[in-house]
Amino acid sequence: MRATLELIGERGADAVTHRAVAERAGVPLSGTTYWFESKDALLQEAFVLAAREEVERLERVVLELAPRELTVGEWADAIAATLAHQSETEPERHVALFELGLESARRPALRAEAERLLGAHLRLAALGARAAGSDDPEADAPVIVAAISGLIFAQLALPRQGFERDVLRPALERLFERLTSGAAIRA
Amino acid sequence: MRATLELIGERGADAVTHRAVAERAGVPLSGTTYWFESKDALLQEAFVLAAREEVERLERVVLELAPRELTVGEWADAIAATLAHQSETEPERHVALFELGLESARRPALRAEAERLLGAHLRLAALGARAAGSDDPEADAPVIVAAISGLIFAQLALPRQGFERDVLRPALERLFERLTSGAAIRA
DNA sequence: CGGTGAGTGGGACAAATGTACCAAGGGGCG
DNA sequence: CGCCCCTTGGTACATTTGTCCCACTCACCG
Repeated sequence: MRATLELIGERGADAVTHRAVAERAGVPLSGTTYWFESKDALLQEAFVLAAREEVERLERVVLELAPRELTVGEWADAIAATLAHQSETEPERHVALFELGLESARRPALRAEAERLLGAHLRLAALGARAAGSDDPEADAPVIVAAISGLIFAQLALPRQGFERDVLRPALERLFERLTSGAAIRA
Repeated sequence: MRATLELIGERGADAVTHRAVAERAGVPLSGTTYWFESKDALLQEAFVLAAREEVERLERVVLELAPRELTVGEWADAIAATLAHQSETEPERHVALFELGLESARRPALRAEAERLLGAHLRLAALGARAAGSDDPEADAPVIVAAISGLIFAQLALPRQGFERDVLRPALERLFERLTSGAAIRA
């Protein structure tokens, strides 16, 4: 399954063949057909794995940051650093997650997983928004989730030097600053 | 090329075969190999077509809305309605554009087109932000673009009834309201 | 210790697929 | 009109790919 995810990231979803996966995983061809009923099942389980791991990882990060009473700038720093680190160490992960999203529109079996992933994103974003001083975390969460995934997508599509410093961090800080400034207005 | 885009949207990028495209387009098999040097070339040109049409369409919408001095709520309405309309009438278009983004990381030939698309998005978002009263349109544009593409992605992955009313519009209004409220603070 | 069953390794095969080839059409230009 | 070339329609073929099958290993359990 991990070999499958790597292939999706490096060469696209249609580079995922039994043979390519088996070779990368270092198992004979029949290994992939023995463990997975079909190629579709393999793809599906790989997506599910990626989604679950992502949820776990996010929970670790947010649950560690939330109690710390960070400023919005520190939140932006921390999230930008985490995302940038992920993009460098395993760029295929986010590619696979986006492909998961696109596939879930076509495969009912993946919808549940995509739903779980989006739900976790929203929950964690609301938690972070509350910790950062938002006056309406439930309203901010969808905006934050959308913006972050949009930023990740932009970096995947057009990888560039200095993305974290020049784009990711300023955008996140601007967003967080503005979302949390509502309290000041209404006060 | 249009048949190719439809196939990408409906059955995924690896459903794009010469035969499937030819059948859908109503031409013989050799029609696809005659006009396109290879399957990759066909995919590439289809992506380019989708991107160019999207830029044109966006320019029409934004250039029509910008001079009207809309409130942020009206901006949110207009954009939400446009996006919802697109999702309904040709859902495969956005799927194809996301696939274009993911592919552009792998195909240098697509990078230029992805760049053009992102550039147009940023330019138009900055224009809209300025028209809506942002005090720093250049800083807001990346946030707006990321948030909108993230929202589109969420709807593609998990199509749901009432998305426009329940998610898209509230999220856009919240975002716009907060981004443009900065002027009030600093004033 | 013998058997048994999960897992491995290698190969086979039919279907799908990319691509090349060729014969025929048909409209525009001399 | 007659020629030519762009285009069409159909077919052929080598390769790739999904899937299946079977002989074999070997750790575990009675």
